[in-house]
Amino acid sequence: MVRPTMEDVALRAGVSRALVSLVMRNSPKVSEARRSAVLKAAEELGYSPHAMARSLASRTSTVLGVMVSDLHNAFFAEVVDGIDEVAREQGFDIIINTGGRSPARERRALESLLSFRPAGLILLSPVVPATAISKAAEQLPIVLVARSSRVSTVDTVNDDGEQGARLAVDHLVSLGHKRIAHLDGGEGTQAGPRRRGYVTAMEAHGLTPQVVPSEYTDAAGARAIRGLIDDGTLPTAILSCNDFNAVGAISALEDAGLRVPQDVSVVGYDNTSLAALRHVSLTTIDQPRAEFGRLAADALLQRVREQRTEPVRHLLNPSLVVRNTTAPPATSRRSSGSPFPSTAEGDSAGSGSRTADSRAKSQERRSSDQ
Amino acid sequence: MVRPTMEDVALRAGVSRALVSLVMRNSPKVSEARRSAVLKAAEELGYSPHAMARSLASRTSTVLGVMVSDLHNAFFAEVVDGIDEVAREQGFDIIINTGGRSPARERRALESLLSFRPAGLILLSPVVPATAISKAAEQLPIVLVARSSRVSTVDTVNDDGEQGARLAVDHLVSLGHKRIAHLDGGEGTQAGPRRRGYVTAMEAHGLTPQVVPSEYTDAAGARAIRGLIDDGTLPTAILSCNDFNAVGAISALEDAGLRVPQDVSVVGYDNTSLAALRHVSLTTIDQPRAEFGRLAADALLQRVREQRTEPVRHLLNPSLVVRNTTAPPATSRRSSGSPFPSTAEGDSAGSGSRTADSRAKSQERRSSDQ
DNA sequence: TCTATTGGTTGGAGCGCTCTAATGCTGTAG
DNA sequence: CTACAGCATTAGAGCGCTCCAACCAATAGA
Repeated sequence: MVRPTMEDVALRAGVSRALVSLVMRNSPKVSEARRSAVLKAAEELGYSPHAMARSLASRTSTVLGVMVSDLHNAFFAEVVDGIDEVAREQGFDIIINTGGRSPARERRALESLLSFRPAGLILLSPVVPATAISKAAEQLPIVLVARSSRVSTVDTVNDDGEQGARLAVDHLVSLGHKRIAHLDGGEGTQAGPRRRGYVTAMEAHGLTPQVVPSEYTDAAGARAIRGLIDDGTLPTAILSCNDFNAVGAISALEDAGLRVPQDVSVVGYDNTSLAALRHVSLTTIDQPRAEFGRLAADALLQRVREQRTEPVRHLLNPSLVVRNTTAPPATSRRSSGSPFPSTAEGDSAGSGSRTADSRAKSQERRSSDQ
Repeated sequence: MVRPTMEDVALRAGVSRALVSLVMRNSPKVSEARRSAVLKAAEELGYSPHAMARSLASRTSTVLGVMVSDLHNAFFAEVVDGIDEVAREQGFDIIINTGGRSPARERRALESLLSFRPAGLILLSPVVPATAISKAAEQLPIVLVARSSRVSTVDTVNDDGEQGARLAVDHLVSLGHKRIAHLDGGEGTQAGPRRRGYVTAMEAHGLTPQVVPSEYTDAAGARAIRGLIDDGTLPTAILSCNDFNAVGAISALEDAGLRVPQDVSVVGYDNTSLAALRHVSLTTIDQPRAEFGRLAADALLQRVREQRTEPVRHLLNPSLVVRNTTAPPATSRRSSGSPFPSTAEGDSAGSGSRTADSRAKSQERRSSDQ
């Protein structure tokens, strides 16, 4: 249970501790003979450098801290993949901590990450107050992903939520929809731009926006739909604030005997793996997640190594992925809803024909039902 | 960009560095006057202790390392929740790293975690070779979750995969199924027990096991089903190695024009959030995930604090969650498949009637189709 | 009054490493 | 033969902290 130290290696190789240190950081100013002797000794002892002692002594760190606001959301896993890729290329390690979407727990996670004095921090969709972030930014470089900031010491990587919402609205309008509601993400990060984009796009088309309060969850989506049905204000198309919300909305619609997409079209946001499942086959807005991670890591490393000080604001273009939850609206004559579901396919792998198929079935059943 | 040190706090509070140290570790042997003076100074300077220096000096660590083999899988998120809960209670922090299911990357993640000299390590379903694990176990306590080990220095927390598979088979048999295939998890961790449990249970019922090679993925499940259809060996029920595999299997079945559960019943394994979605509503085997995490953290902390040396082997009982992908098999007369899908509901929240509904529809459509 | 005792406080060594400046050693030029 | 590079190597200080032993009142016991 006790790891060998540099001293042990030095002793065994018959050199000084400093020389071992040079070899470990593969300095060029070491003779081949000594280098191999040291390497051999290290190997025999199973020595590997103590990262903390190293970083303490060098007053630098080769660690990037990553705070994932919600481990349950696969969205972040792909961002982490992108971060990891770049970090590894550049010889940095990452350590992750999670806040479980609770500000208190997230704050703790932040403290914990900070206590390791990493070279920098990447926060994925943090929910802590902005002040906590700018306070941390006084101590080390910070990059925010999926959350914006005006602080000049922090960089941000976001998708253009306004544009994403606009893509969705344009798609629905081109299918012939006029009444399109937005299930709003409320306080959720990025909910603002999406809502703005939706409103702007609706108005650009000369349509009346209908913003329905909701949240980034399955249950909230279902609840919002039930509310609309009860109010008698259900439109022909729904733009959800994210995929989870959309799936909840679809469930509630179908529970109410409505067909998706024949009676109501639904568009999600995020293109999570959930949306791609054939079973769900959700039309949605895709964000380049791994690219988020890569850009975030790049931005951070630029601050760390090149001492950049001007803030970077990446705003990536989202794209529309058409699957099987959107179709032209039913005409006013009830029995003859549009017979052809959308079959355009926006992503290469994944969603097959199953859902379209089952929708066709559900349509038939309904017409025989009433 | 420079954090204050203990020295700074001591200076400002007019005490020695050692006293500040005592206050930071809230030692009882400090007078109230001094304590509050130090706390005030620390507050004013925005001081927080340097975890690495602390652990270097004390030769102990209050950090638990967690290696998550796959961040994309929400299964692990819940285990981490459990770990975090216990760790936090006991004053430990956790740092996470991920291996992305690649042995090479996982090895690197392990090295990285090790370089922080944490008090112990919890590995969630690791894919590195056993030798790598036992080597690491010489340096610090290790707990394995969802992977077994014979090494006496490592503890393990698993579900009883044999029992889980047996529950699934019993359920299917009780519905009247006789031909039940198992889509096998191959090399995947825990695939062995599940396969054994399946085979044993089948034989106990006097039935012939049919083990089909597959993997823990969506795509693999679909592929396996297509193979069975091509061979003409498709049974009336499928027990998948996990939920992802099951969802892939369902897609492939429905692509082939078969109805779930009327033509074929499908049971998953893991009860992921995916399974609970109304859209999917998968009958599956639930594992107490948060409990896995809690037990793992407990076991680790026992080794760390109480110097326990005898290995602990937790084997938790899984449970069956019946949703809407299982039903009695169709009788031989093709047109009159069992008309009633299972409606038993194993979990309180979540899956509603939508899926059962759409299955009913799909059945109708099929009878009118051919 | 003197010695123990106790509770509070402090100096200093040291954790495993890096980094600077200094050292020893060769080889070449003056 | 001395001088001086130029290179490989090393001693030693120090990173921010903990921990031990020593210290210093202030009180208690004799």
